[in-house]
Amino acid sequence: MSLEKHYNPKAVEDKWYAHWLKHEFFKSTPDEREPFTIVIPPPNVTGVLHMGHMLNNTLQDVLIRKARLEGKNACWVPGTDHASIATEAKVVQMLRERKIKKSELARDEFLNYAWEWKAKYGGIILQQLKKIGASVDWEREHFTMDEAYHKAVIRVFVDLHKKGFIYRGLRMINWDCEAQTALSNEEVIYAENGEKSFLYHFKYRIQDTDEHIIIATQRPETIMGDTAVAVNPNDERYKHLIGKMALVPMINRPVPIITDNYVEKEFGTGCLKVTPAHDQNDYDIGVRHNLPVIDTLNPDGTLNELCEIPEYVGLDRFKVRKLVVERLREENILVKEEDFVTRIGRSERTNSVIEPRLSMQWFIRMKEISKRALEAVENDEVKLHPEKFKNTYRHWMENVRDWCISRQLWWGQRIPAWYDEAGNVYVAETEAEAFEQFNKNVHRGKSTVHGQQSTDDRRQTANDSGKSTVGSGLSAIGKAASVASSPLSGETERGLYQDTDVLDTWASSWLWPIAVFDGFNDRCFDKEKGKINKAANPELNYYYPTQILITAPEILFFWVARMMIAGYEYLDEKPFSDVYLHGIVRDKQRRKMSKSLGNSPDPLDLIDKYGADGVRIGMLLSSPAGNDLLFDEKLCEQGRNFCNKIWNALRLVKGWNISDEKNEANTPAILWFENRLNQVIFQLENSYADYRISEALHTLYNLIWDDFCSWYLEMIKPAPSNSPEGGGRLALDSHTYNVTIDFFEKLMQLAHPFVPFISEEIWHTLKERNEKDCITVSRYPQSESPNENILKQAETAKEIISRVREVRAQAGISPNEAVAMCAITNNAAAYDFFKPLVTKLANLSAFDFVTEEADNAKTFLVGTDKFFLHIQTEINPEEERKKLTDEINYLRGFIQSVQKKLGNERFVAGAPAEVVEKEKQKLSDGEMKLKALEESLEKLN
RNA sequence: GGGAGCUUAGCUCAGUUGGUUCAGCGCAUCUGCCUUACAAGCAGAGGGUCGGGGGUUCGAAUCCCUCAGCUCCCACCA
Repeated sequence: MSLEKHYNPKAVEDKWYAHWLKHEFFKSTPDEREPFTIVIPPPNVTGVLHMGHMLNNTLQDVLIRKARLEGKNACWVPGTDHASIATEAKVVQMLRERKIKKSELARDEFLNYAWEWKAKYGGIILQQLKKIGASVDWEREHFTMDEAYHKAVIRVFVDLHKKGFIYRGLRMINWDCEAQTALSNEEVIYAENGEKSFLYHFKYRIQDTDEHIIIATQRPETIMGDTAVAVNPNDERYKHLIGKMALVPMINRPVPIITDNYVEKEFGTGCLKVTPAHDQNDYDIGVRHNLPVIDTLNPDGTLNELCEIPEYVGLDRFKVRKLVVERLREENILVKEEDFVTRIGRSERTNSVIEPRLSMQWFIRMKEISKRALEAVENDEVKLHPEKFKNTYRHWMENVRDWCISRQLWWGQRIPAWYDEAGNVYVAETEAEAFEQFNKNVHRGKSTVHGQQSTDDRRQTANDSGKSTVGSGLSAIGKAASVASSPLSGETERGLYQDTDVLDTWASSWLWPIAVFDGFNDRCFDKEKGKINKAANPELNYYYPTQILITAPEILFFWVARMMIAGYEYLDEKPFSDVYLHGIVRDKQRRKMSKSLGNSPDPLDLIDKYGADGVRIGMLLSSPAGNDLLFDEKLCEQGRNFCNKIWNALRLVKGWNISDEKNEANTPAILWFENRLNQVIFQLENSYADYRISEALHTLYNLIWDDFCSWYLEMIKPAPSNSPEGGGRLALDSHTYNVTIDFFEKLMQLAHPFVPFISEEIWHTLKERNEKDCITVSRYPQSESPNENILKQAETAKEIISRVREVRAQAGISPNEAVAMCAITNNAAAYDFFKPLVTKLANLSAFDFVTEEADNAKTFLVGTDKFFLHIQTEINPEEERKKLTDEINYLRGFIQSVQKKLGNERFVAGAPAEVVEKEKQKLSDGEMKLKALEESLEKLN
């Protein structure tokens, strides 16, 4: 057999992936075996494989392959997320290229284009997963907008509404005036150091007096929406004005001067103009003080008639700002204008300044429903790795806010709520059911808003008050909201109008671990109880709860916490037992990888260059759980080199002739490696148990490179002189050969989770095998407890060899030149076993035990035994003496400190017996060593 | 502003209940080698007193306090 000098990944990777698929090794169906299940964090359907995916999926593949090797029923469920925002943006972009405007399309038409886009470009990422070796069960692919999945999401909305967890309420949202849509917080970007702006100080006259109060604002155009002026209750400067009315400039609206702790005395003038319609904090103050809300802005960012100044109506807010400033300057109302750095938000897409805007949105009330999810992490029912995230998690869950689940988009699950002309709401899974509710309602002659019983209390008060407060302001807001979420724009033939909003993407992906096993189907979902009967669904029953979730900490709250909430709500059971949170992939300068920076390599390019296995190793070499991964292409190179090392070990072993001659010389090597292997298998298990994947890889890396290649193979390598015949190839006895093949197989099995491709290739090269006999479905090696004595002796042998090499290197003696060595020890028998190996690897011409110090030799100590190397170099007595003296001095200090410790009664009394014993041992070893060194020194003198 | 965490060789990081076989791995550096598995390699070496200071303890990188620097999450000043 002739093998290439370098491992060539391209020649094997696609071959084996296809082979694995052909034999359905990744396919899972419930059986009597123990399940090991992972659901993939579904990438956006728009996604293209990036380094974060590479890391995330490699980790999952490692664990799933490990479980498969252990004989568990490994099931890794793939799929994609419909990703409302991202996908809708892609579709809009596609339409733009075709010169079609979204605003000109009907909802259905737009959705047709969206599905067209999805069919054409969606899910590329899943195909890419094959390249990295991901062993997912392709028959289980899911999409969060599949028909069944869609049903599940709607069903959950209706159920939670019924249970009172879902309500409609007002919310300040980020409004993009240019795109005329609401944006999530993630889509709003803030300039790192803020933006330059001005802080204007304006005089507001106090009604019926000559006094005035000065407020500071950076948004003069909102003055017409003012409904109060607020000061801090402890601000002595303004105490006398509290309760009086101030007049809003230009329109002379009287507004109360109120106190609120939110106002900071030190900022600006200490007086705040309150505009509840256009600022979150102002809105909160408005709620606390029952203030009216006057929304003076149109959705496109121009002013409306509520601003009360006709010449401003229809003008852009920034134009109005200028006009207001000019006018108030002329009127001497502007008293100061100072530079100011503001943290203003801009739309990620249009770059237009975001306007806070009130609108009606759907919410999930979180406090109650999230309780068990909090407890689960607290009591380790669900373990987070690394544990530090427990704190973050607790903090978030204890201060959890209600979840706004409506989005002003078209792509996604449309909210199953219908409105009648009177504005009543009917929440139901289908329009027919909603219509039924509507009919009942009409017969009862009720005009209350159906479903409004779950509106939250604060807002309920505002709503019912009927006074000219925030409550009545709602009518104005209502108009605004109808633009933001326009519930009345989708009439149906029955006279009901479905809500036009869709659900937040997370409101579908939080059901992922349940929905991928069809957990909400009619057979197992009990509508009355709002619970899932697991027993009625064999798949769910078998696979749920899953074992581990692997994801990034960024979505701990968005997704992980919510999956737990859903799990407990519907199954009274956690969705997974462990959560492995890996870091973010960054570049060497710790910058996040991003397209715009251009610092993100394409994983497929890397695979092309270094092989999938090489890149997998590169990703995992430096990625302990929870830490960010500072990616460096060199790591992939290291991974590739490792694969090459394995490959060449194969070449070496397969290059030997096999002789039938018996050879006992290799027995010690075999025995040692057997035990070493057992030891490492044990260590690996510990690393896996704690999900220290990176540590496991390092352990394995060292086992293969150092122990197997550098030591074991060198130990058994036939010496050139022993091979007179065989066409130049060296001969190995068949027993050693077979054992070595066996070792190699085991090593490949240990390595398989990390390097699936090369391990499979080698598995089939080591032996002739049936095509179904693949390493992928083989059984992981079992470990027996290692013989510590043998391991210890081997370590001593290795140390001697290293010391000989060191002395050689220092003296400039070639490794090819055999040298003689003798040693003084009181336990020569302990060397019997490994003596031949030392002789071979240290290239000794002789290795004898003596009782007298040798003359003219290089000396070194291993333990308390003394070794003499006879080399043909001048021994410099001066140098030797210095070396010995240094060592002696160090040792004396060491002995002294140990003696001091042992002389300390409190230590002897206080420390555990074994620690004291250890110290005593150290002392006696040290003393013996000292004695040996002193003898050598004496001899030299 | 609230919360969490980090600071160990040039770089990235280990160091699990405090005990000089814990001061380590890998990369990088230096030295010598193209030794018929591998130069994508082999053999060997140097390098830190564990951010600063204080304390607890017989004993601290490991516990406590404090100062300094950095990171992340949440909320955000008109």
